[in-house]
Amino acid sequence: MYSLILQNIERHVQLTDDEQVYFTSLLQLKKVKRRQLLIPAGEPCRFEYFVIKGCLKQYYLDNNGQEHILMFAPEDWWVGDMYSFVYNKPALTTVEAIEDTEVLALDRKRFDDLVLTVPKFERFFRILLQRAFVANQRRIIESMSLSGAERYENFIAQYPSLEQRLPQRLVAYYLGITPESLSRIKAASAKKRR
Amino acid sequence: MYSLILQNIERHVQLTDDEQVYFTSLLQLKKVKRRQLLIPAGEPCRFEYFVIKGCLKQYYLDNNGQEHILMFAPEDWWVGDMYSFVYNKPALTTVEAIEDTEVLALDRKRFDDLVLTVPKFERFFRILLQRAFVANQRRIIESMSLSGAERYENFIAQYPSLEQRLPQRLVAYYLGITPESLSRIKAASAKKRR
DNA sequence: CTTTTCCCTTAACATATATCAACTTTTTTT
DNA sequence: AAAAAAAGTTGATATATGTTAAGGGAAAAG
Repeated sequence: MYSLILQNIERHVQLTDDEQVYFTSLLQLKKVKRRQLLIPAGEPCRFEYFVIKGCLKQYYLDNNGQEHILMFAPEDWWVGDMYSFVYNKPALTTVEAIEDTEVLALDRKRFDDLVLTVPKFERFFRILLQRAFVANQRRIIESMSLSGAERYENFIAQYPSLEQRLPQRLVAYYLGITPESLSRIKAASAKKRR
Repeated sequence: MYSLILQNIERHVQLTDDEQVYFTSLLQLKKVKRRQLLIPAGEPCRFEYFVIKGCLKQYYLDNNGQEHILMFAPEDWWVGDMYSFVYNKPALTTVEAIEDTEVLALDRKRFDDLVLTVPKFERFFRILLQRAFVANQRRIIESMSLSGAERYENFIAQYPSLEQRLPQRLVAYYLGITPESLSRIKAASAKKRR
């Protein structure tokens, strides 16, 4: 049950057995069925989650009721509403299961204790956040400099297995285009390939 | 010379006198004149910078030669090409002075030593990155859910003083629209206000 | 000071993508 | 297996924003 998360962490820092035991003792297992919300927008969220099975989507619902997907979280990903976690405010985004999913939850208070008592974890999360920062910057760059078709190409290159697993509609919401547009993009590129 | 950066850090962690001395001893002052590049895209960048005077822009030049601004860095901001810093690859972005500017530079090697020997700094950068992560997510959300006019409104609400200080063209590049569009947006909202 | 460069505005026109709607196919539920 | 719901496709049309171009004004450079 804890092997995936320990592996995930040990990609960046080495833990002693004691540290492993201490860390895993802080985690709570949580199961969410398809279409259930792990984090509902509008409510404070005191947890960060690590996915061990299934897949989630994190999205923002705008004033017109449109869904904009910030990230997908399959196995081996961390997800949460960082805004709510950091500032203790109601979550801006919703995190919802798109498959039956299991996550390990780390609450804010335990997180704070953990990083203060074991600097290795402070280090781990710093590194994780650096990488997330880079990924987000790339996404901003792409949204400004590439067409929908080009962003789609990059998406399938970057997440080939996700592309299989997700309804196409959700990929469109992630790319910032409508499902209709994505359908036309695929039709056009299939035509070209012939 | 170091008061601004020490204040910046002490917003999140308290330093002892020794730590202050040690930390500031790692920094190098660098001056960049208006239009000079602090970081040229394509070259590895081993530094993160803290601005003590002036203002910089970080941008990505796309294949059509168009400039897309990721961030402005006036006094009291950190800036760098995180991708290059973390992965030791050529920088994707350019950082250029839009006013005569002075920065304090922290190189990768010293940064690594610093965060390993003084966990407080690991902590500080973790917190800084959390906040940057939140800011970037908001920007992604806004780019997907708001019109150019709405993003402009938010920009002037969030950075009223920057708006004064910057050529309008650069604000457009930041918002992901053309200078012509921004000009029309301003004309339309001036008309409405009458 | 004066010249040159850069910046902003406005207009006419072009284009990518959204919207609305009808229909088909696939998936889920009963 | 049938019925219902959800997802995908395609066409006609709308719209926000981009592109190109010209002129005027501000700022920087000599």
